[in-house]
Amino acid sequence: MITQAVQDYLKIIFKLANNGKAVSTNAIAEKLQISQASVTGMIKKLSDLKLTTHRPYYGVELTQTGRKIALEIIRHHRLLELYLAEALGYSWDQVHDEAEKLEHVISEEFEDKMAKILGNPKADPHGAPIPSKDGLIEERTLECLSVIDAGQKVQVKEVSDKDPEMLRYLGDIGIFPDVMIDVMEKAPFGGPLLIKVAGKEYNLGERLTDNILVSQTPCNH
Amino acid sequence: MITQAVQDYLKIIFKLANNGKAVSTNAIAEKLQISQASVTGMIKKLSDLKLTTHRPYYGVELTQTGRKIALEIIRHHRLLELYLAEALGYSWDQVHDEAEKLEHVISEEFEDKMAKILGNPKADPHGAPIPSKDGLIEERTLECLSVIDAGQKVQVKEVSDKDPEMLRYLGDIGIFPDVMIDVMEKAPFGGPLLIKVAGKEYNLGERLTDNILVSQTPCNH
DNA sequence: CACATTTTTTAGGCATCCCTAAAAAAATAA
DNA sequence: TTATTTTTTTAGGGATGCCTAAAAAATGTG
Repeated sequence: MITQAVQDYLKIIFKLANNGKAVSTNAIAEKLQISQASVTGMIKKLSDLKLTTHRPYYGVELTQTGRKIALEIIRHHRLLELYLAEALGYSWDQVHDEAEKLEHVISEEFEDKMAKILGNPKADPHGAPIPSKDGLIEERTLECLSVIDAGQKVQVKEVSDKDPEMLRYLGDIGIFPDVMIDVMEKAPFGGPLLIKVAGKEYNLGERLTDNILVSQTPCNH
Repeated sequence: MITQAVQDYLKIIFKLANNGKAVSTNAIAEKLQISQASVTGMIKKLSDLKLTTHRPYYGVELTQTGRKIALEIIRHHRLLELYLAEALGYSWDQVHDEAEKLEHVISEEFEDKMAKILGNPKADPHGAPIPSKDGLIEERTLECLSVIDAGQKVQVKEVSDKDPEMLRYLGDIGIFPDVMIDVMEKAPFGGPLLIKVAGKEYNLGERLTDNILVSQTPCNH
């Protein structure tokens, strides 16, 4: 049975794997805020279901089937985020929590209707790519704003959807996907970044700049 | 903890109670398609939570709190049904199943946004009244079409949302809330009813006419 | 009234998904 | 190499929400 817990595990594993690397049970426990033992138990179950493969002391990987399910849930989540924002007037800091609950219960029907109404969108309100119906997802190599050097001009591609407070602040200072940022100064030892957005300057700490993904070649989509 | 199961029980009890009558555990088991023993266990829990009162061998009743929660879930359900139909283009036979899942997970926020977009509607697509935000629900005394005598003219007020196939058929022959029906003939012993809708005649069996609620005084809303 | 039937209860069980505690294995450091 | 720390596993447990089987209470019938 593909329970909600199973779906959450698959989603987390997919996200942690990045380019198909093996994921430690520990990292999963950390992300889900549960004990390592619980993860071990669940991974065993997932592997019985042929959704993951597990090499002890090495890590977990998704099978073809597991990956498919993970991508479907992610598609649900990101379509929902965009739908909530566009159709129901949610602000971009509110959509994540609601989508997190809805993603597990909506039907294919619901998914299709949203996709149609939204015109088969490619990205959610935070810039994250929406997997296609048949399980393909755009592969991108983005960098954290925190690693960009002074003097560079970059384009915002994606911001984390997890922290509503952070999103409200980013919204306030005009940081959204596609916006251009000038990195003016970079304090050493992980110090704040002085940036310029739409003519105004701001100092951003590392907790923020770690959650802003940018590309140096502005227009590659 | 108000789990989904708790919500489903409260909803069923509210619906079975009708005007505040006590509900037998058996009736609940029947509706939920689970064993009587399971119901007994759950009712004990609900009563511990002060959501119901239970007099053994007599029945279950909702407390003030229990009733409030039941009505909130019903509000969710009916708003969702209307929203799915209006905003997402669902046909009226598809909305029930989807709403059944979503009703448990949407937030107050979501509820409010739907209500606003829909203009604080009073009834769902099947004619069932939507409880207000503060837990009030329109009380109506409707009759099943199956008990109406030949020669009467009645107005459809509500149809059951449970059976998609039935709804499709009703839609095909033009039976919706507010539509007027002429009862032409009534075969004895629960036989079919010959009715006229929009100029056309149809024979409807008891399984159908039991699920159509009508009023003899057309305009009382 | 006594018997049979129906309804409800109690008792015991199972699967899921989480937990803690302690043992075992691997990685790291001296 | 040996000791220490970290990671993973095994073992055992608890809550939830369902089940079946059988006992007990209420109801219906001649």
